[in-house]
Amino acid sequence: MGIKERKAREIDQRRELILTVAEEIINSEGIDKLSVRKIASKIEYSPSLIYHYFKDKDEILKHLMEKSYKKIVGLLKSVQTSTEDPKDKIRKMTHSYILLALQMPEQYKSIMLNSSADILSHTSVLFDGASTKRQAVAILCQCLKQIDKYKNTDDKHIELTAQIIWATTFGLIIRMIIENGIDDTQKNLLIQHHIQFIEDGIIQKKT
Amino acid sequence: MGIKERKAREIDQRRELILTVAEEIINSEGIDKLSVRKIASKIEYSPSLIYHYFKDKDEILKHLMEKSYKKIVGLLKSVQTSTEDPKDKIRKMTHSYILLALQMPEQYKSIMLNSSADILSHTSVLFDGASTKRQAVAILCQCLKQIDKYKNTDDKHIELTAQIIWATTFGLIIRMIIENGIDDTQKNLLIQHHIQFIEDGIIQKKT
Amino acid sequence: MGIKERKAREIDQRRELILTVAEEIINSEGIDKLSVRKIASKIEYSPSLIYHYFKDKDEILKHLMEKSYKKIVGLLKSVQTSTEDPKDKIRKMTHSYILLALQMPEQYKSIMLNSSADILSHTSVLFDGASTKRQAVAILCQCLKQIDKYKNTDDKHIELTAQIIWATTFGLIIRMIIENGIDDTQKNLLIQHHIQFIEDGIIQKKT
Amino acid sequence: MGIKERKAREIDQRRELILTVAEEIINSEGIDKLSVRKIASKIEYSPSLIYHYFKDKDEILKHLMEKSYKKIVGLLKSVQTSTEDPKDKIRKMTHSYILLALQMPEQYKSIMLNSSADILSHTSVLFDGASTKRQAVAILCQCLKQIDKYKNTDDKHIELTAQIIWATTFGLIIRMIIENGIDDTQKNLLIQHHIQFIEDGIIQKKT
DNA sequence: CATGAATGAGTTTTCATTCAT
DNA sequence: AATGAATGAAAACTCATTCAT
Repeated sequence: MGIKERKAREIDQRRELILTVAEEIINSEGIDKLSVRKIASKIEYSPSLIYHYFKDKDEILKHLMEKSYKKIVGLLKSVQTSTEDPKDKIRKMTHSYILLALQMPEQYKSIMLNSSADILSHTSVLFDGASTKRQAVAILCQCLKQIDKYKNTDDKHIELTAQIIWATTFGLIIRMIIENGIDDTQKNLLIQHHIQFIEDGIIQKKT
Repeated sequence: MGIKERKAREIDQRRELILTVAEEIINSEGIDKLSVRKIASKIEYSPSLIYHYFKDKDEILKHLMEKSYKKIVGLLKSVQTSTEDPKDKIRKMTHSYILLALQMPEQYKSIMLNSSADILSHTSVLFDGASTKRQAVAILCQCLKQIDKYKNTDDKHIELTAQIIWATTFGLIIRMIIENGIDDTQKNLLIQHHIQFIEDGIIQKKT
Repeated sequence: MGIKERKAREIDQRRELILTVAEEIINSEGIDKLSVRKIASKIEYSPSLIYHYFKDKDEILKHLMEKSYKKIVGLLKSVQTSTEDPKDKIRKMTHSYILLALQMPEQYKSIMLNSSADILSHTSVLFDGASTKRQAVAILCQCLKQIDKYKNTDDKHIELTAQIIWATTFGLIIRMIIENGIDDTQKNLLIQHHIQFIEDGIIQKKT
Repeated sequence: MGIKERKAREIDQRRELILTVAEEIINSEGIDKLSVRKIASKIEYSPSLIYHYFKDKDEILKHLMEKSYKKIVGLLKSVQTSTEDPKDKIRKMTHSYILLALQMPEQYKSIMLNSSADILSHTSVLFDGASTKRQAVAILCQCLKQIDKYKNTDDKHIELTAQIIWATTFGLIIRMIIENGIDDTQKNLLIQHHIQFIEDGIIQKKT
């Protein structure tokens, strides 16, 4: 049975290769310049071969998105348990999240700026009720609830706060990606400042 | 010489018409559905005529971006003089800016998410020194400076604050555009909340 | 205005040329071997040019079918008024119809063997009620009704008779086309025989 | 040698399986949707395996046609011996033949409308001399000869009559297949009518 | 025996662009 | 000034076929 396994692995490797190459193209030319031909010519095979491994271009895109999506969602999970103090938690999570996102800029962009219904069903966070349907917002809400000032705040308000934190952090990340070439010290200053801003917003909150 | 002038004016009008139509297409179908043919058919001329007025599609795009950019920057100017209180000014400017941006979603996206050097030379705001080179940041800085708490804050700090305000506002706008279908009340709540957040961040600020 | 007209004529000529070439291909290779590329290469132009004159392949096909259809329907009309005696009329019409059909074999085939709903909506004759909806059947029915033996025959019966005359004549034509290479004397014998057969069938009829 | 024989039988079984599956595809999707891939996926083997059993697609087609041809000719044989009265025989044979043909519409069409020389060498019936070379015509001629009225008719005349019977029956079948959706009562009426027509033609015959 | 890998030719279609008129 | 003709390159995809294993 070793043969079958090896074959299976080889197939997976091929698929992986195709996805990797596709990612590279997206990273260098943008997602709408991705074409089956380009993938093929980059791996130096004929375009038709691609169809051995993927049903069609959409399937490639789907895998690509899934892969990226998992990576991005994974970001949050990887930092969430480090500390107890809720404010600290938000601070640290946000910080880590930004840094990780910046390490996979094109993927972050292609997922988070994607407006296909499919992707949005995972990535949208601004709708009423996101605190129960989106992990990221949920986690933020949990933290906020543990902060004294929010004890008596109603859930909707907390949700909105979480949404704003998320959306604004997203904004900073996207701009840092797009305005590429910002040096690291400036980046760090911006990140520090943004986190400080969030903190101030949170502490201040009364209602 | 009157004839020459008239001709020149007519040419300008044509160019303007082409750009306007292109804008319409972008706003209704997105920038990557823009094609020379579509423009031509919309002005009811042949595609080839377009090439009398623009060297190629890229040139159209370039002009388009410039135009949109001016429009977007114009947004800020159009609201800036309504009030005296600096905090109020920031609040109102931000509010108006968001509303105006939401009225031209595709254009806003195509400019503000564009990463060509050409466009970025107008739209980047996160670099060190943006307060002197970018109107938007400059205006924000001016306002911040007038706020008591910022009297003794150094310029770099103020610039960073302005940059964060800008980038986060940008984030909220982009998400509201991308996650399309958010209803107006939810949009308004988010906007209110965001503005409140900025205010809290500003007031809180102690150096 | 002479220029416009000339241009218009030239366009029509081009369209006509494309259609003619398409017909040739169909005639020599069959309808499902027809491709835009083939048309293009036969007129020695690039495939894209075809799209100047026709929206897509379907439009070409549609024109082709329409053209042939009109020709075929025209066949009947061109013979229908030669004589008064109804039996004679059927005899002569059938004869002429067969001869004319044999002069445009591939077109006859592509229309009469076409099973697209669009075409069938013109060419189907076997349904209940065809005598009011299809000219060919209608004419045959009219003739039959004038024959003494059919005076007291109900309409449905007459319709069926007409349908059989039509369907069997169709069968003979198609086979003569498909079994190509039958010499003219044999063809004539077959046609004579078929017509005789119809006549015998009609005369015999009692019920 | 037992092994060799078994092998040979197995090979034949495979070939048979492939042909059967191909037939199924033709009957459900039409002959020009038949593809090697489809056959392969239906027998759950890889496309390449097909090439162990057949040189290429054309060979499959050739075998297929032959098989179908035999089936169609078989149709006639299967009914020919049921009765003694020649008129009755023609009536019954024609009836059964039509019904059987309608049960394999796509196959019938692909054989009987096929104009490749190869197929035609089996299916053509209109040539002078068909009564000795084509079973179907031969059988019809035999029957006709047994009918009193044809006792003194020369062979050529009888052949022509048989050819017309065959060709017109073919016409009715093809039209019933092509104009699909004709309901069963209408179909039966048409068939009855056609058979009656033949009978009338035959009885009438004097010469 | 059986298969996956690989290809090349073909399919329709869209588009930016050039050029002669 | 304006246009139709014309093209070449690119897009996604399908299919029959070959070959090494």
